[in-house]
Amino acid sequence: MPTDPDFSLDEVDRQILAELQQDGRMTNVELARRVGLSAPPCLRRVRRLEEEGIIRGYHAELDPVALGYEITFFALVGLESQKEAVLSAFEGAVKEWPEVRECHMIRGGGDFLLRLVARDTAHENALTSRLTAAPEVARVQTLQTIRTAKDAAGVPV
Amino acid sequence: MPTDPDFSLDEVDRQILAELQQDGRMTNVELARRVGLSAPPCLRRVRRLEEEGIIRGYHAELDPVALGYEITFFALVGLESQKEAVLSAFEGAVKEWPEVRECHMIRGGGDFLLRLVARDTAHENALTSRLTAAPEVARVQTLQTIRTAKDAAGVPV
DNA sequence: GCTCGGTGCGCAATATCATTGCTCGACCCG
DNA sequence: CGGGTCGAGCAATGATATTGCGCACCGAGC
Repeated sequence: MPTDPDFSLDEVDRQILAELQQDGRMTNVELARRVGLSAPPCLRRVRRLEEEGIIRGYHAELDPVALGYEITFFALVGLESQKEAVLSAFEGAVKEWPEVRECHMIRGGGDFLLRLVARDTAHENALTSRLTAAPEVARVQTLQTIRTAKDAAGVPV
Repeated sequence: MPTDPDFSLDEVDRQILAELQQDGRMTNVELARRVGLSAPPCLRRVRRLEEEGIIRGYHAELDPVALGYEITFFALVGLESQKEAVLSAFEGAVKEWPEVRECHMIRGGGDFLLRLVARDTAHENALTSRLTAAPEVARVQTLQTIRTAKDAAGVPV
């Protein structure tokens, strides 16, 4: 079990998680200062959180536009079958597409919600067509993102 | 201008971005080694990428379940009006809800796609009810996440 | 009331890292 | 061919991460 629904998180742990979720590159010295600990026990707590899988990793957040991805959109994809083999095949296929950033199965059936990025509208259309043309895909509804009011990673702490 | 659709990114820059997107806490020494630079110029490039807003920040990725959030779901929300004041009011309201992690306006009209987290199904139901009861909300369709095949943050580099 | 573990903190020392100033070579333009 | 710019590497310094150790606190059992 990578993660226990364990209650081994005290107030200091939660504060550490909140700080690192907001700024994952904070130095341990600064983190320790903020949570009111000295550096060594603070670092030991961070290591423990990492080892227990509560902290899964650290990531730089990049600007999609600067990297040439002007468009973020979602796609609701319905498959023709709900057989596990078909579902897995679809997941495996889109996992290989770099433009597909997230793939969530929803409602237990043959439906998926995908988040994708595209360089421009032509690229977006190509991706949508590629989805529609994929085997077993019955319908595709794209949800174009116009503007994003909130985009907080992770969870409240 | 926070971000230029600038072509000032060479191959080394892209490699730096890819590495930091994957492991945002990598030491500069290690990063330099991987991209084939010595530490100082590597650090200077990272600083430049940060200052130009191409790197927006760094975040720890936390395990929602370990923090008591068993459920992630999406909600398609339709408003009764497309007036800008109504849209903004809705955005402003859900921005204050900690369980709402993302809020995207879609299709330019009165529709939003939200990503939410909930502690359990009761909590999820309460959130859905709260959405439905919000002013100007015409309809709410929840998309429960059954399983996630891919969840890559950011963009391909 | 007292002792025995167990747990978790702070201190101090050392290895590692980040950061700065400087020099040097490659390249471009006149 | 000479001045200018850009970016890399080297070396030195300050800051940080990391480890080992001793001490205080807390609960259980006698």
